[in-house]
Amino acid sequence: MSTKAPSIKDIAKIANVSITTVSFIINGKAVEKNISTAVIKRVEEIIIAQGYKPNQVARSLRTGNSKIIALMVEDISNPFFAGIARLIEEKAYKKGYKIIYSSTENDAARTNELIQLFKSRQVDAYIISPVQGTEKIIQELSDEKKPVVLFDRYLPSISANYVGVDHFKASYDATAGFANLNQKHIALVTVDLEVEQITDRHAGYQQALADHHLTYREELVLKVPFNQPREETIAQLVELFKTNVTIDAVLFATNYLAISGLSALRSINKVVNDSFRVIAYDDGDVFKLHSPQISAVSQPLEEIADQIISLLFLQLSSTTAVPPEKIILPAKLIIR
Amino acid sequence: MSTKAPSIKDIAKIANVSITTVSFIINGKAVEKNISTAVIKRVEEIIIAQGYKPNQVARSLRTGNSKIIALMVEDISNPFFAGIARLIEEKAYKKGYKIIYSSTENDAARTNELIQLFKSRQVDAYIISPVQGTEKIIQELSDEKKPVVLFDRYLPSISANYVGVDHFKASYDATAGFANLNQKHIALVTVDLEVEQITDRHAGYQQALADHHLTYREELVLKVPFNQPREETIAQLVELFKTNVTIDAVLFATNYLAISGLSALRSINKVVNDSFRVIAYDDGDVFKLHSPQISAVSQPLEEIADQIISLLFLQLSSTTAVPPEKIILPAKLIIR
DNA sequence: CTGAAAGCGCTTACAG
DNA sequence: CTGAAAGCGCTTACAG
Repeated sequence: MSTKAPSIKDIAKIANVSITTVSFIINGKAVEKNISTAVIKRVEEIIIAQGYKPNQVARSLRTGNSKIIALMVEDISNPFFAGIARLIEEKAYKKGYKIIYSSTENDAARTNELIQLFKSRQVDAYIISPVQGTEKIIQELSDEKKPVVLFDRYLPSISANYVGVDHFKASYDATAGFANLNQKHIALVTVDLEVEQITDRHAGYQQALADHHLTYREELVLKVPFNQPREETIAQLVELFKTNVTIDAVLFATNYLAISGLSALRSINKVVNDSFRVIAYDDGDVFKLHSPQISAVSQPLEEIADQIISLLFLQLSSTTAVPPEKIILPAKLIIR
Repeated sequence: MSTKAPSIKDIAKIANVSITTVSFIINGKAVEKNISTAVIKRVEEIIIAQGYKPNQVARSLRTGNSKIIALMVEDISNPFFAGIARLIEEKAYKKGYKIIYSSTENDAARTNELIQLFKSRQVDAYIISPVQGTEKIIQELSDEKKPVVLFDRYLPSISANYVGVDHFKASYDATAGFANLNQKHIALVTVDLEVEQITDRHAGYQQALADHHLTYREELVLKVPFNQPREETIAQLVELFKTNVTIDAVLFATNYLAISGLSALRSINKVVNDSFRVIAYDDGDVFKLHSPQISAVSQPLEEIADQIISLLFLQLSSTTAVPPEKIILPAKLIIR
């Protein structure tokens, strides 16, 4: 069938012009280069007739850029990240950029490898929810003047753009909400990662307790190991609720912990109601459709995506270095 | 900081050998080409010391391949696709391939554009959940001997590999299950797409009704427009349940329709129980945690991903044309 | 055992 | 107004 795609050389030969001329026309520099309208028209017709598409690989090799943006997140199948990815793809697409997604799986070695790979493919810019242990390579990107926007996770040692959510406040507000409803024994279920994004949620909880004259009790804070199988997490949660029967409210610091939590509660026939309240982090259908509906801390996906894209294009379009910004957006507490 | 990445030329110069020699060493052809161990060792050390990484763009331009596989799905934030994507990425990665994901948004023009773009970037292979109206370009890929595996959606006019699920049987079994439990007025909520994957679900429902001596009634089948805002879908569903109070079972033909359905039922205080049963397509946390738990048709993600990858690498590794296969996997009916 | 050279398909500074 | 030529960083057939 179709033997081989036509190259710029083929087009030039058919049109009886040089490849320079064809190149100028392809790149919209025809007018600027004073190419006659007749030639432009003829070449354009031939391009269409031959179905010529410039080889982007050759173009990348020559120009050093690729019109590709890498998006690296912990797990693309997490609804929070999938939602962000979708929004970013749409916005980038409109500006002529494509997105390559990747899951880091919270693994620094893997992330390093992936970034190496992207560099070797001339990726133009990076959007990263970073893992600890990747500070060095990310700093390198930044030093090489590659536009980088970090989001979700903050790495204090890196000077790069960051877009995130005020987790301290979100967690504070959720906990304070419990306290104002007169809950006395508020538990926190979180993950055992020492990253600001998570430790802030812990700090917010702790501060809200203090401000409402409730004592912070170690036994009411469960730190679940990251990447632990769900069954084990559920078992730990059952244990938590069984040994601390006074608990009358729980803040789950992540989406999947809340889901495990609801499973655990169901398995011990514990009902969510006025004397046992629950707030989940990151809203979703599962919380809206639960009986009763579960309150949630909702991160503003659209705003996060908007900020990321505008910071990225600010860098991409500017010739001089742009000082990095740290943008913190408020989460929304949805009480149901 | 780091000024410029070293090229093969730099390595050759430092090592005092030709770039040919360096290239052979990089590509593991050193032994085959009888390069002395001393030279190999020296060059390898220099490569590490300089942090040399071959430029993949140059390599692609020269070799015509890219070690990249495109994965095109309707919407990457749909848990079914996100799950498949995650599994495929993992498997491909182990074989040295990277995945580029894209959401087609069920838009043929967009899909065409994306495929053009991937072609111009020398993408090696394609995994596509295809949209109607893309038959021509997909057939072209296939004709150009690019490995292609279609999944989820079947396009009868294309001769390409396909991996899917037996939706007729899944839908038949679900409906028959209702009938065996003595439900008499079984509704079907589906989407108005005329694609085999969806029409099969309708046909399975219809056949099961016939086999159980239940009359097929138009008014119990709701075909929701694709891409309709969720609120409207919910309104339509409320209407369906209100005007047909005899309905005692509903099969939802997609994940998101089931979620809208549960919202609708909640809004009219209709409870799921023995006299109003529900089965959802594609399982998820939302169904497991619903009260009561919702039964579901579960597509075998892992098997689907496995089959896709093995069909793809079969083509990628074979020099001769491989006749296309159509693999149909059984879904699992999870009764709760 | 190793190297010089062509060429993949582009872009662009330079020349006329 | 248009073209010849260099060069981006590789791989590989060919030569010795």
